[in-house]
Amino acid sequence: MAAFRTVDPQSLPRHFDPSEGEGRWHHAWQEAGLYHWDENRPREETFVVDTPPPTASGSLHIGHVFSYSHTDILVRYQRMRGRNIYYPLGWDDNGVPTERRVQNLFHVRCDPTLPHDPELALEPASAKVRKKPPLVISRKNFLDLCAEVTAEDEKAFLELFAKVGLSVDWRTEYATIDARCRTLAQRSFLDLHDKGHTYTVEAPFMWDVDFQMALSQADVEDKMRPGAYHDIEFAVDGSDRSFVISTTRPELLGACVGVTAHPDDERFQDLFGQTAITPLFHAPVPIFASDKADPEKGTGILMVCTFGDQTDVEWWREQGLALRQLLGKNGRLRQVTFGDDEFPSRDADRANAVYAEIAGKNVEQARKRIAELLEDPAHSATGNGPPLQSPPRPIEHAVKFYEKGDRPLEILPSRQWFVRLLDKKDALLQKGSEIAWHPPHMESRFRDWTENLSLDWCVSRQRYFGVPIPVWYPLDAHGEPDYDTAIVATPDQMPVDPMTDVPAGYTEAQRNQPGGFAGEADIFDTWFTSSMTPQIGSGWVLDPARHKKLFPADIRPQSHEIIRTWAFYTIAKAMLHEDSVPWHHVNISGWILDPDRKKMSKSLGNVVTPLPLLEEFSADAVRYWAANARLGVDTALDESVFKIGKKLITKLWNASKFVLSQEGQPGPITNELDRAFLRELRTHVEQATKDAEAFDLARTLQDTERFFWSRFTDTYLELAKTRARDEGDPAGRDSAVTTLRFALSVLLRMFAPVLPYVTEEIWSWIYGEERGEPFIHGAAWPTAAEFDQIEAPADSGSFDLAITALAAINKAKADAEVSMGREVEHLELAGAAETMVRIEPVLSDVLLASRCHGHAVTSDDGIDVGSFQVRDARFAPRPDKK
RNA sequence: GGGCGCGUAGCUCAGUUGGUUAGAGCACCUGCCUUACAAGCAGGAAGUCCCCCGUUCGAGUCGGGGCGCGCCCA
Repeated sequence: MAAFRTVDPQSLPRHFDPSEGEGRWHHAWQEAGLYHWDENRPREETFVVDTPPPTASGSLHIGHVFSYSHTDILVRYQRMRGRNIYYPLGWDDNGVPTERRVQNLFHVRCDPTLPHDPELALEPASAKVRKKPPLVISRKNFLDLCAEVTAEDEKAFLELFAKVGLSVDWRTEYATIDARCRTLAQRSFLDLHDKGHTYTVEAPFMWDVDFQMALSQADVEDKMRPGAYHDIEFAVDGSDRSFVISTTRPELLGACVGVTAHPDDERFQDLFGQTAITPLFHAPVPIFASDKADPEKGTGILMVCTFGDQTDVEWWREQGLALRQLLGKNGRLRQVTFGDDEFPSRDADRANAVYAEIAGKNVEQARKRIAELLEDPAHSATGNGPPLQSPPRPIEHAVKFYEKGDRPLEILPSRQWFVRLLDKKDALLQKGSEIAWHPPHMESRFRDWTENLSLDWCVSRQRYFGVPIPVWYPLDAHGEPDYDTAIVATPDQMPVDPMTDVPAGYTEAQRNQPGGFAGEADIFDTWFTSSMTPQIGSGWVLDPARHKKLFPADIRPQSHEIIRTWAFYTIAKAMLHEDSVPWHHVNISGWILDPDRKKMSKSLGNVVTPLPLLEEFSADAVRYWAANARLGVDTALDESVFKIGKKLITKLWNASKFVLSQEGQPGPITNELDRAFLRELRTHVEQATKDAEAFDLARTLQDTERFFWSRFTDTYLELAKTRARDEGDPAGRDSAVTTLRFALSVLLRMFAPVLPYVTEEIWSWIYGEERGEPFIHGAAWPTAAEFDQIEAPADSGSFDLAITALAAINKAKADAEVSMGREVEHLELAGAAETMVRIEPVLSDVLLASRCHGHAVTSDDGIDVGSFQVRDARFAPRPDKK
């Protein structure tokens, strides 16, 4: 048999050079099409990933690299298991973040009523331009700028992902704003509409006054903000009786449409059914009982406004109260007149005089002024003195904000499109339970969110950059739209923009004309499109054959804070469209916290960007760091882990250099030590594979690393290295070299998903050709079957025993403060009689490894079974330095 | 206020159905240039497993209560 081909260690670089190797291998893998999904292979062999499309605006932070690495490690493992991988990558460029960047970068605002200017060419705004008011441009011009900005960001993101070594099939690249995704989102709407899951209604809804758009429950978060209770006296109509309400929203006094207290509250029994008169505006409003009023809160009796909060909306509906909308969509108080049917008043002149002071003001300004006016006894409804009973009492309370907004949300009536979900909670929960969540407790986040959902999904947004809602409305003879007979675009029209495209049966000339039609100006919520990422990959209605092969996906990787949005909506869509789960598994990555365990955020200024880390420590080392974190566990950023990764890479490099430079021939593995070692390796392969199959790649890595370091380089390799060079024992040498090379090939493959570059580099020296597997990432993950030809050791504990004996001799050397390489002239190895019998088959390797030239063995049953004592060690003199 | 998670060596973290003396790496201390590797090797020191109560022959692990931290939601 031919001798092993070997490497010349002198000709190899001292270390792996990632700055050169990463780019080289990236290109080699691309050229070989290693990441390509093969559409001809059957579904059972396929592993489909539903990759998160990152928001392509701004910059990535280290948390992205962390979670995308987790996915890639899993994917590379599955690829080595022989699966046909579908691993796409897209960009979520819809929505507010992009619009904001464009507005800031070019200092522009969008006005959809303006005509398109094809000549418009803008540069990023200079400081001088920024001092002027923003340039107002058409919708199409605005969208062009959005596309321009996202394209640049996507390029930078893509380069970073390539550097990290993500093994995505780059042919699949998509953007949620591209024509295909727009079509799919609009087809989704059509399907939901046909199935009766959508509706449009004008209703009070959460509204951001800066963005001037409606929001869904998932977009909203509570923030603690200072506020103040204002105690204000109301009169009771036709009575001397009065009462004091407590409110944090005095500026809405003019929008008061009722007063309520708890039905069991003794203090107010006489008031229910009476009419109250508000101060300042002298408006008559009904007093009613409601068990939603909390007797403990404030004074126990409160005013109902249209609309101060969500409970006001409920009272308004249940009691059939009047609608007095004071606040405009821009967040300022509208011009209204008291004394008419909409805003009744017992003293219209005074009311209008007061209102004139606050009309046009924003909420904060109005609140301040109203508080001042309430101190004037002239405005009292009772004649008892100032309506404000005492100076406002400051409190800290939760206020609802749009997650990207700076001012509190208001509740305003507006027309919106909804997807009906509240009637499907049980079915959604059922779907959630059919999915395997990793770690399992993350399912409870989905469950909690779904159970507590209180609003249908508002899918319309008053924005520009996004997928248009594909509907038109017929206009009646007065030019008023009929929302109940919305015209939905047909599939052949999609992607459609109802603001420029025309519905069937109409002409452009009829746009916005009585008897004609009007296009829907709103776009979809970003999640409406990104909740379809599995269908975007599969093609869904656009490619049913492909869809069948790629849907449902196998795995959805994502982080935990968007379980309530991305995971939730994706599950909802798959259920509504096809009564299916969107994927079989969800992998939840934890978060990267800063070293003080604080969440990274721009406002705290503690965001860490990945590029410097990748350059300092290499992609492999960064991936090693990511791979060490278990799923779902938040991890503090600790650079020492990168260093450990770097050490591991160097160790792999050096050990491989040694192993692959040993000369010998493929031979039968005859030696007891070799067999015992390989038996351990086999056990490790089985366990590590079991963990990987359970998505616990972190454990696979940790155990493989431990095995590599403490069972291979520090021990087996040391024990076998002298024999591997022993020309006087060809059989023993071939057994050792064959074992070393086989073991290294197994370990390299087990590290390959985590450390793709250095393992590929090493693989290419010898193994690629020798094994006929040119790339390690196309090679087979090791299995127990590969060990079947290797005979079992006579004693499964003999490897362990050899290590123990070597350690005992090493300790003697350490105690004597001599080097591990010091020759030993003679020593006595003592152990229990049973131990000494068992050590015999591997003793020669132990003595060779410890450079022991003379020895005696002693049975001493006073020593614990399995351990050794080294006695009378005599070391050779230290050789002269050359 | 509710849900979920976390609390183990100075630091970052393992610790599987309860089972000898609780582990790793980093940092620290002592040696050692040894024919793959000083980005290394050998040896060493270091813990009230957050606290209390309980179940058990036995608790880091299970149950109850409390404290602290994080995220999500009211």
